[in-house]
Amino acid sequence: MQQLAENIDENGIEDEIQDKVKPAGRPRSESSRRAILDATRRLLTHSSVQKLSIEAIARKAGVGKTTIYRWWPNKAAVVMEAVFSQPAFHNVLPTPKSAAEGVHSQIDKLARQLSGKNGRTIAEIIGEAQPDGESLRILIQSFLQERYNSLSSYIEGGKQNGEFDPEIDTDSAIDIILGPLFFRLMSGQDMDEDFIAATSSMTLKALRA
Amino acid sequence: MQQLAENIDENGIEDEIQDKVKPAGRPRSESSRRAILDATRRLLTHSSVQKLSIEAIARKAGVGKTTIYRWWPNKAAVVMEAVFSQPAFHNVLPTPKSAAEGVHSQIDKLARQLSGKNGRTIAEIIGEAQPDGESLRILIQSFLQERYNSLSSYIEGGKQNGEFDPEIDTDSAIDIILGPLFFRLMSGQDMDEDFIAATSSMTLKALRA
Amino acid sequence: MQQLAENIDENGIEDEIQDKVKPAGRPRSESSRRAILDATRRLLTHSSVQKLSIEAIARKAGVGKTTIYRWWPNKAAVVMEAVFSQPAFHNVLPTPKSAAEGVHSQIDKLARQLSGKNGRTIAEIIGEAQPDGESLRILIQSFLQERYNSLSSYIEGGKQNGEFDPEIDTDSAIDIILGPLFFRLMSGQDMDEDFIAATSSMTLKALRA
Amino acid sequence: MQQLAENIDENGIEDEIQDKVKPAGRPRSESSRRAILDATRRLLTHSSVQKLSIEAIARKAGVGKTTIYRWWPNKAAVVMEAVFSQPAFHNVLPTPKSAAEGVHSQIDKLARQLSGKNGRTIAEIIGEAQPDGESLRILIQSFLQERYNSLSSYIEGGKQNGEFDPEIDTDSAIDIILGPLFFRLMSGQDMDEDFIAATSSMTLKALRA
DNA sequence: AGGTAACCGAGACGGTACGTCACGTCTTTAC
DNA sequence: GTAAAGACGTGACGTACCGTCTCGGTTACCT
Repeated sequence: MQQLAENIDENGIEDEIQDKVKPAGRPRSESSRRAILDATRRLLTHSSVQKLSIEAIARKAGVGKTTIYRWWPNKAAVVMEAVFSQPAFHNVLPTPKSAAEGVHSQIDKLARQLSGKNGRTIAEIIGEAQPDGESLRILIQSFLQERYNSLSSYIEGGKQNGEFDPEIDTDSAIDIILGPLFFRLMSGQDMDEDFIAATSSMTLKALRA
Repeated sequence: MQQLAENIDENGIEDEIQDKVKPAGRPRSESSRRAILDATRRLLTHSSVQKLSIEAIARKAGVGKTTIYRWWPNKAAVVMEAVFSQPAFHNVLPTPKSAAEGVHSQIDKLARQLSGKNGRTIAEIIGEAQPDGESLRILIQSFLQERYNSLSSYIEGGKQNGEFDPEIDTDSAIDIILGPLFFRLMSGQDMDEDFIAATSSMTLKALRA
Repeated sequence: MQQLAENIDENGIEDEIQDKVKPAGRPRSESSRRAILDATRRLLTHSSVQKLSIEAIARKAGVGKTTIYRWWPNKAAVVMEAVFSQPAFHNVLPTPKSAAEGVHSQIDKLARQLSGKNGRTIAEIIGEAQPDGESLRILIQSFLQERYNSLSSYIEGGKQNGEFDPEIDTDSAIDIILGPLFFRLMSGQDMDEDFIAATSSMTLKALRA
Repeated sequence: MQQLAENIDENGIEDEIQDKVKPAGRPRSESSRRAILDATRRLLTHSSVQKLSIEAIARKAGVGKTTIYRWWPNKAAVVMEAVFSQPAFHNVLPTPKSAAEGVHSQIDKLARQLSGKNGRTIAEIIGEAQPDGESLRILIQSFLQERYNSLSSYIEGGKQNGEFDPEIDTDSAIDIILGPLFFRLMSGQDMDEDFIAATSSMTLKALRA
């Protein structure tokens, strides 16, 4: 995930802090990096994460296997960067008029990100990460952190301005909000408009004061 | 899953309906079947479903690989039967005094079944099934069918006797009930008492009239 | 080298001693074995032992790499069996009229075996075995044992019947006989008729009484 | 081998003839050169030529791989220079009192050079060169040229002064002399005192008039 | 009682992918 | 221009399992 972060930040703070010493040696090939991620995305449209092999990525990208292993520890890491570095996963939402609207728009946005082929891929990544607690937590956290933060602030706001029941526990509220979406995702059901609407409204009713 | 069904039913209707033509030839070895499931359970305590191999099961069970492939289509099927044929997964609960109590006891029971090593294994099975929509749906349905049915009747009952809001959609209610549990499971977090209590109470508050 | 021995003996003693218990399981595929050795021989005509890869043999033979590794420990063993199981390496010579003729015919036969592509391949095998003392000795011995034995008996005979100097040490005599041939081989020079004649006559002169 | 020659000559004629145009840019680093050869020698004491890798040499010598490739065409060339530039391989011998003594001292010296770890390394170099006729001939010739020359003059002398049979072919005689030594070397047997004595005396007996 | 058909264990088979290693080349910065 | 550093595409390594196959041998039913 550092790659992802690096990528996003690439015109950020670094420009100012110029103490970065460029190391000797041939620099990492940006074109290979892109070729790998592109190939991964391309292959994932016709294949599952499970069947996707590092060898196939290397072959398709015209790249040595070593180059992949040099920069990513395993298949999951490559796939994650390939998927999450897409623009649709930048999680910027307009400032909402109310806490309820904020929560709703988060549910809506997330549901859309989890639908379609991308959603299936994410489900597979989460699935493959199950055996390894450590990487599972990293994956969940890195994918959900932003959502957690903004949901958390909406809920806190709602509790203060009287929209939501001040008694509810924020963390549990988030579980109630996200749970149904992921349950739907991991149980292989479509994430259609009706479902989004129903869940959103039920959940909000549960939070309401 | 047929195997599972067969297993559970094994002293059931078949005794009466004797039109079953017993085929010629050596019958299936019950001892091999048990050895395979035992070996699978044994191996799963020290290994993930992913790393578990048919070869290892065969080796440990002292059985030919062919014997496994003859009776189960793949690793997932063996693991599922090994896990779900355990007594803890028979889902019999006492008749509840109220709808709320019924829902609560279902949440409680399921949460306990999903905790510990068994829970991790189930998470891994669900994880591995992600790429294959068909088997995913079979898995989810066969595991959850009973829960769906009883939850469904409790909710309907609750809506009629005034415990629950008659406006709520039963299916969505079930999503709200099960979602947080599976979310917790698949995100690698502990399914502890506190969590069960918090979720249970929040969910019930959401259903209440 | 057992393979080689087994191969040669295959219509030997076994017919009589029938206590051989056929092991369970699918028997070794004779056709694969042949395909592997054929492919190896075929590839060696266009390539050096060094450049020959197990993968190429497997590919050419239409065989899994595992099948090769199951029966031979390494490339050298495959190549050795491929080369030495050829009819030209069966070392049967007519009974000589004199010790000198016996020695001469051995030199002649060996020189012919070491000439041409086969000779180069043997030189490469010996070359590759240099780092590993153990396998080097096995190789040398298994290739030269027969020559040693017959040369040894010729020399002993010659010493007794007055053809050769009775003072000479048999082992040293063999070194003097074989040394020049292998020196020529390993130094990359042709093993032509003139060389054979010259060496043969010089060596015999050295042995003569 | 040019490097070897260069090395030996390095305080030779060049000092006087100053028409050499010193090229622009940074001159070749003598310390790198020495570090490479030292590292090679060091590594060879614990490893075979085959297992020795350019990467390992570069690592151990604290040198870029490119620097090695710039000055030597391949591993064999580096190893050869590393081995042959050692003092033990300067082939200066006192003027002998007789042809026989000259031949004997050459056999003795060579046998000593080919014994021990150095001998094994040379055997491995010769072994590795087998597939490539060209480099094989260069190697053999450059290593043996001096021996050839001096042996050749001793034999010619012996033939003239009556020590040796004037009928013998000089080249064949050299094969008879060197063959057994290299045969012993390449067949992995020790080059002990007894062997040297036996071979030397037998060979001389063969040459004697 | 014998025949026969399906089962069983063992284990070899052609494959695919793994993750690693070294190759020889290329592309940087530093001297 | 040479050097150290180190990334690059390539290709082989030896291993692990896959799912299939082919053996000899077993077991229980059906003549």
